[in-house]
Amino acid sequence: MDHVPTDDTPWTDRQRDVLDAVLRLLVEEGDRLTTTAVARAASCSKETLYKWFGDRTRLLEATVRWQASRVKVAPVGGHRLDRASLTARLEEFAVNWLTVIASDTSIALNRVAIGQAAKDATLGEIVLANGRFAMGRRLEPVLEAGREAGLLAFDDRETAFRTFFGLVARDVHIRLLLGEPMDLSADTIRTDAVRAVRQFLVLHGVPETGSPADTTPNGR
Amino acid sequence: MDHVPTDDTPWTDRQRDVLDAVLRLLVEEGDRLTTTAVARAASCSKETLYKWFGDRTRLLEATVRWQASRVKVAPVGGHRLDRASLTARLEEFAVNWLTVIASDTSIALNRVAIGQAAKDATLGEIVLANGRFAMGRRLEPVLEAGREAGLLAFDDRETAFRTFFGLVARDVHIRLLLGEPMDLSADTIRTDAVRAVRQFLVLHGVPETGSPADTTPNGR
DNA sequence: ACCGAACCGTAACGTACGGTACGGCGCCCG
DNA sequence: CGGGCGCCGTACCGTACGTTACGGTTCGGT
Repeated sequence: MDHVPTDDTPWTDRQRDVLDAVLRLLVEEGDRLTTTAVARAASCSKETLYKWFGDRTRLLEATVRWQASRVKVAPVGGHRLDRASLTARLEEFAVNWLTVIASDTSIALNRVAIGQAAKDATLGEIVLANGRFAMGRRLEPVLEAGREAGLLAFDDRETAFRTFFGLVARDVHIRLLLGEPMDLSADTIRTDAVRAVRQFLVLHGVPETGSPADTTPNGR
Repeated sequence: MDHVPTDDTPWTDRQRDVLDAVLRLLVEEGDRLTTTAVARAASCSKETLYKWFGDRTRLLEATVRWQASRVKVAPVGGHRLDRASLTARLEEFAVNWLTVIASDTSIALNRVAIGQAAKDATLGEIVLANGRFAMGRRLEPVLEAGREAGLLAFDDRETAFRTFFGLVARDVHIRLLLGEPMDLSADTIRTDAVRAVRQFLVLHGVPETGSPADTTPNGR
């Protein structure tokens, strides 16, 4: 009954085509998405759809997972960190994150997941695990390396990350999700990222010329 | 046909009862809400529902506006600001905001508005106008007063506000909307608010003992 | 060449829901 | 007291959609 694929060969090419079609329709029509529309867009029969994915909600789940599985960015090996490379790395993260949350795909998936969250948080969990928490897992090693290199100071890694998150995202995500058209050109994003990192370093950076003993973080 | 009420007498008591019922159902069942369920919960007939509110979407709009209309908090007159009262005021705002976005009602309304935003952003606009932007309108005078009292330094009022917003909300809103159960007890909120305000003052506060000429804001 | 499996296109079924119509009941006003 | 009006409860209608069923076609294996 369940054609749940193994981890190493998640889906066949044809099945991935279907998932891409779902993604496209999701972006275009939100959760208005009907199984009929999927079948038409993917040029496959509904019977096949149901054989492959079980039912509508599992089709959506598979789609979210499929999209998440290709956003995996470079796992960023830990070079030695100096002040400039740490700043660059943080800015890269900030740009990346803003770009992701501003993308049509991300917005569509977040909307669907949030719309369902009242009765079933499964999609929400998947989105969080591959969005917010994936970002945390990737950034926290960088913060830790920054601390060990004497460039950053913070008590709690997670709290420091959440501060960074807040400085980067601010009100952007919620405004986009609620449908406000925002200017998020590459330039705007770059500028915002630079500002966020500068602010973060004011709060958690160790001053360049200070005595090594003074590593008290600002504002906790 | 349209029974759009005037501003001074928005709805009759009976109609407000109906809107409250919608709100309750929205919290309990998300956007699964059916007109039949509303009629049953409010002990009124569907015919009356349609006569009063026109159709389902306008009923939802009226509900969002009705909820928004009672969240209006004290308009905070501008007493003279010293450092302690500014801090207290900012902390009050932060506590307030975190309490609002963590409430069942806010979460339910945001979810509905976001779920609809793909095809119709009307609800989203209303939610934004009465949430994020209402907060901005109320806080910015405080920031301005803080600047005039020589306690704060910032180039752009709006940017400073968004920084404050980010430091307060961080990832809380999106995690709640996506269905993650978070600990947001009064204590947690208080602690977070204090931290956010402390961080904001590091970025935009004017040091207590500094020379009056030094008003360069940190991190822009 | 033949068989069966997989799949496509489409039709069909059941249900849920938005919106409307109707009969009955209480209440205000003359 | 009587008539009209507003509202309740309920039945009803049309449609949209998830899900299933079925006939026809392609294709790999024997």
